[in-house]
Amino acid sequence: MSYEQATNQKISSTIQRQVNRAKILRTLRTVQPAARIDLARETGLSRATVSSIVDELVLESLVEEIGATASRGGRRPILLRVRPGREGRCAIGFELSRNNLIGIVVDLHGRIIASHRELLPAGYLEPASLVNLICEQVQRLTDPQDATSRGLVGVGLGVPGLVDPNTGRVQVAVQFGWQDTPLKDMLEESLKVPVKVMNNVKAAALGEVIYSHHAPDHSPNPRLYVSLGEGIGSALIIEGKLLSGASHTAGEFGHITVNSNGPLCTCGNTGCLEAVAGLPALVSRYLELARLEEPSRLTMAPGEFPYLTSARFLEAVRAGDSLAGRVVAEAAEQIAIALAGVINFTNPELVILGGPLGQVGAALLDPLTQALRRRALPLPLSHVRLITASLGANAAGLGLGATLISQLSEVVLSR
Amino acid sequence: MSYEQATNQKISSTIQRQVNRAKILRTLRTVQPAARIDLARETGLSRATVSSIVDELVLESLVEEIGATASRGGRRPILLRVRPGREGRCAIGFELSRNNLIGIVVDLHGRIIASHRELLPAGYLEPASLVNLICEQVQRLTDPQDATSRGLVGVGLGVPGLVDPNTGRVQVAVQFGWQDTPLKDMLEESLKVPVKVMNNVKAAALGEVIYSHHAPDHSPNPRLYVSLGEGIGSALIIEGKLLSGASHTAGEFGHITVNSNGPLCTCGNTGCLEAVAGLPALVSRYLELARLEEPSRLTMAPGEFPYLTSARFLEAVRAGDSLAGRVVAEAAEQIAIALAGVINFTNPELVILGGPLGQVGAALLDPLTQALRRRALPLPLSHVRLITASLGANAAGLGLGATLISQLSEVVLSR
DNA sequence: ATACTAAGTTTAGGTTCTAAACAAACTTCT
DNA sequence: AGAAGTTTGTTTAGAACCTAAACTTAGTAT
Repeated sequence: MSYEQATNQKISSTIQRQVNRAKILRTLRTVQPAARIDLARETGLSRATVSSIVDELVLESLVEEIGATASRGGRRPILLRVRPGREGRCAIGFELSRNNLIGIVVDLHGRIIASHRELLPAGYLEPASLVNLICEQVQRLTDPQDATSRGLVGVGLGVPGLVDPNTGRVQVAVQFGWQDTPLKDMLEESLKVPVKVMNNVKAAALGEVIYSHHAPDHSPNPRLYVSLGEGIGSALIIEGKLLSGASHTAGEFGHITVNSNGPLCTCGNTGCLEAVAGLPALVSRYLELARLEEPSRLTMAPGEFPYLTSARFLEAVRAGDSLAGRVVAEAAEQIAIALAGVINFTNPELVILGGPLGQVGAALLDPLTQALRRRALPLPLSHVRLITASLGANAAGLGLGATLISQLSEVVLSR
Repeated sequence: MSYEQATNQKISSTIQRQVNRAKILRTLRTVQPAARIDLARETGLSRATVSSIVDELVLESLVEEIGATASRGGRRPILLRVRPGREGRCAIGFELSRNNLIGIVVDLHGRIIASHRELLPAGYLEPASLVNLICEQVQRLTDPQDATSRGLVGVGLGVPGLVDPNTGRVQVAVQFGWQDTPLKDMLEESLKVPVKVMNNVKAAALGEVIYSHHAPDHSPNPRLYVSLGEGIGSALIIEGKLLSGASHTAGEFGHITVNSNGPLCTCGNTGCLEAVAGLPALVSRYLELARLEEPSRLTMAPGEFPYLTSARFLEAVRAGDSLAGRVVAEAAEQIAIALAGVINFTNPELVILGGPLGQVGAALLDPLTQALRRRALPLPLSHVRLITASLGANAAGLGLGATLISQLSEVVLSR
């Protein structure tokens, strides 16, 4: 049963009402705690309208009174806030990866109030099995015996693959062998709440951007998330919305050419960034150079070389292995070429480096920022804040959860 | 006197009304001619509401009845259309360049109903003089003796320089020596109509994109305009809106690195696209190669070389000069490197090539499309339509005019 | 106590919507 | 030709929702 049915809400309200509800909720989110009169002043609505809408919001468990505060010379104002924790409403964001299904419950303040990591059975995963798994988790996460959750706003799912975020169809997910699978529709039928399905990296980008709190959620300026790992991808967020693109592949950052005579890439082009700065390329490069280096200067025994994994390589970087550092610095130069181009072209206010390689710290950041200073135009570069991702494995779940929550305070004009 | 004052319009209407007005106008623009009942069916509004709003739109000279059409079994429907020509309302888009001020009057259908090219006096142009010039032109263009224009929707101005399109302040215009000049405010004070000031290349991009009619005006998918000339710039349009960027420099396409070891660029970086494929670079390259070539194979006499201009070079290209063609083909390869990156990254549905070099035809397009097939990812590339700009010197004026016109059927939620 | 002030609620009136009744202007059937 | 039915457009009655202003509540200041 949906929340509207469960609480006998009226389903439709006028556009006017929707806009004003959104205005009030949005304002309260940013200035809470605040009294009705504050909201009226802030939004320009009359006190009567604010009162009426706040009543509605309280009924829907979106807002609560937290008692009167000090008088300002007359009747004491009753402070309101967006209802936090399990007493309020919530959203759940899931991230599917090869072996795990991570679910994160986000309250109306955007805070994590529960989470769960489910190990996936080895072997082929049927879409229908995933739907069942998610339904189970939703049950478990929203309705524990000790508390009552007042209503699920929606459920999000991040999938490693090509997804049309509008229809929620997974067009291709190589890891699971799925093709044109209507996951959103399947989930909505089972869960009876709105469902959002999107690519997991893009969900992570949303999470990192929203929780960076570097600019208002709907800043018109682009914000870029770059994921550096085995592959190199990115996502561009403009006016708080992900750029999806004509074939839903926007953000392909790894296939920008950084050296037109460089090595052949899996995509057929030569000198793609991914071919020279993806982790496999860095590992190869490390091995190539290690043969010429004095073993004493390495943190790694030559015996390890045949089994060198990306993870082990990153460990060496963090341990201060000078050769690994050199390899990363080389990669940083290449990444800077592509990133400078994108910074010049999109003129972002924020760039977030994520993915395993994005998190190694100064070994990457120092040479990268230096190279950017040489390669990017001074004006756009001066408006960029370059930071490191901070949400780890929770990024995608948080991104989806927070997006669903913030949709409560948005109006969509149907056109 | 503003149009609202002149016609005793009421100034404010509710959000509800604005949304519905916009819906009806937008619908009529796409399905005209249409009767009230058609609009009601199309928009989902009641016939009563449609009637009431249409009455308003007729009063405002935005819509007109064009008589009854054949009966569909009962009373004959009265067809409506957006009011064309001078009987309807209009907008004017100006483009300022070094020597010219081009003004274009656009009617509600987006068609040119008048235009004027004014030669600018040599020497320094005061902002105030420009304002006067524009006011004169607006007078002349809107109120000729032979017809009455029913009201100017707004005026747009494209300026070669760095402009904040929100405030309409020209931050820098090197050609005119302006710095932080509030042109929009100055013009609005004089003209008493809404004014939009933006960069001229971006205005041209809007024009080319809107008049390409390749996708609905507000397609969510990116559309890219690239201007190839002395410099290389571009503009990205997403959901019908120009991407401006944090420092209003988004679209810098010429400073994408295409060859990290390439020649030094004016910006300080090495191997920028502009440094290898801007017209000055092509002219130099031509001269460099011409010395090694048999004169008989050239369309140009060696005596011309010292005076070779970009214009003459482009003429040679169009005349089929094989060496010039080779130089353009080389440039196309470099342009493709940058363009492939941007296509992969933004996943556009449309790429428009403009600027002098963008217009030379097959000499550029053939090698460019070939190189793109090698360098861009197949999926995003397959969604791109690559076309050539078609509006010439009118692009910026048309872009501004059409933008102002289409703002009549848009609602801006104030947030 | 009395006057003043501020916050929140109630009320009266204005817009704007929809559904339904009505009017206008046709076509079709007998 | 006249009656009946259709379709388009307008008018009307009622509902949703806004605002301004009056009113209530709950404080402070003197």
